[in-house]
Amino acid sequence: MTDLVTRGPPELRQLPRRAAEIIAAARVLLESEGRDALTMRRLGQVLGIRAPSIYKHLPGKHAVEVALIEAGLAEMGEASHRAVSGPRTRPGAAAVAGLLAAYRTESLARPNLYRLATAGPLPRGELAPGLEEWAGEPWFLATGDPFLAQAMWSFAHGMVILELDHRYPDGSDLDRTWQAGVEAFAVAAGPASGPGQDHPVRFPMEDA
Amino acid sequence: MTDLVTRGPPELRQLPRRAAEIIAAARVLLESEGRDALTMRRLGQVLGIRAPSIYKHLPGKHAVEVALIEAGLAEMGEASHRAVSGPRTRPGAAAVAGLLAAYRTESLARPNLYRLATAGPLPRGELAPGLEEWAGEPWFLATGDPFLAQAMWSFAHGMVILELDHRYPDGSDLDRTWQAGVEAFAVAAGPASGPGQDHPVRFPMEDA
DNA sequence: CACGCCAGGCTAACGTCGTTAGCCTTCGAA
DNA sequence: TTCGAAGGCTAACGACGTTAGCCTGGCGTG
Repeated sequence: MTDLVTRGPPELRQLPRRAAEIIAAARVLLESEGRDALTMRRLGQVLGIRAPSIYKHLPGKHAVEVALIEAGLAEMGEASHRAVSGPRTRPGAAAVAGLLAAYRTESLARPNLYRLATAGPLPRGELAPGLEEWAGEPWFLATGDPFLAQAMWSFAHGMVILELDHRYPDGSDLDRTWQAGVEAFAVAAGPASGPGQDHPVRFPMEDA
Repeated sequence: MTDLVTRGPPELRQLPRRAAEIIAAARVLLESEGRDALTMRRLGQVLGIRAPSIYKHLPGKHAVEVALIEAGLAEMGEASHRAVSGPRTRPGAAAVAGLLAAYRTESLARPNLYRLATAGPLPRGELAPGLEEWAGEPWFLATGDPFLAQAMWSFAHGMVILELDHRYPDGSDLDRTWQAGVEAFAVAAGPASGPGQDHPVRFPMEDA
């Protein structure tokens, strides 16, 4: 299990120079103006070319989205791995709290990319092999149980996506809602066994 | 609190006959062929008329979607209320388990309507007043705590939407994943029948 | 009965989208 | 010097939501 932690992320196939530039522009466009702004014509405009010219470098809009989804998964995976890769992190309440805090912070830092990467159908066959599994590993590392891991990830994704879509009533104290979820899953993941302590765990959401 | 249970759903404004027929056709189309099939031309075709004729009855596609979202929220709300409206249901593990089971069943029974109603931005101002809050009440009734209620709803929505989008690895045993979540929240909501304790009673989704 | 109104259909068309076909220019290698 | 490929371009297609404007049938009123 520990070897999972040290295994790096699967390498994303790298694109030709111009294609990579297009993806980079697409990301800026997506994050700054939202999903609806990500059109081929608008993307071309940002790059100083016309929409059909993009097809000289990429097979279509779908390919742009796949590349962005890969970037999103990779970055969320990196942050999650970082959160559970302390020197001797073990499954338990502390790991759960740390992972959930990191997941929330990272996803809210790139809301449109997160939504693109995690909402709607996943083009599994077109993703870098192993990427999806790698991005999911930290949840198992934090809980030590595959079902609790999936349940906790579902909670985290639900919280993030509902927040991004402004689904909570105005004025909701989402810090406290996260806290409630953290406590529920921390208890389920067993008592504190974070680095160096085996004592009542406080659940600090806001230190990440 | 009990009066909340017995209070019925807010009445949905009812549409003129032909408009209601259009919405009904839209629902069938959405559920049977998916979201992408819900176009004005396709909808007209199902009804035996041309797309522009729909505008004689409804102001646009947005209005169709709003009506469908209302229907989805109302049905999910009804099922959720039913799940927590036992003769003397009280917050606690049993209520939590029952509500989560009902939520899963009902949402998976109308996957496309559920997705339309709960993913993406909510046209709050255009919904029947009180509908959203009413649909959220059961979560508070099951937990007795507004934050735990929101957290648990987030978990349930995350599970459903990830399942609908085929986001779990093939072969995942989602029954067991649900079970893991149910246990975590059941514990958090207190033992099998959380007694009528001294909670400050606040509403679930609408607190300030 | 004759008239006019209007509900509820229709076609044509606009501007958007992703995408394809085909042309032209530039530039490096043979 | 020539040639081919890389990488731009315009024109255009079919789908989308939507608008403008026309037409027809039935009903209420004079």
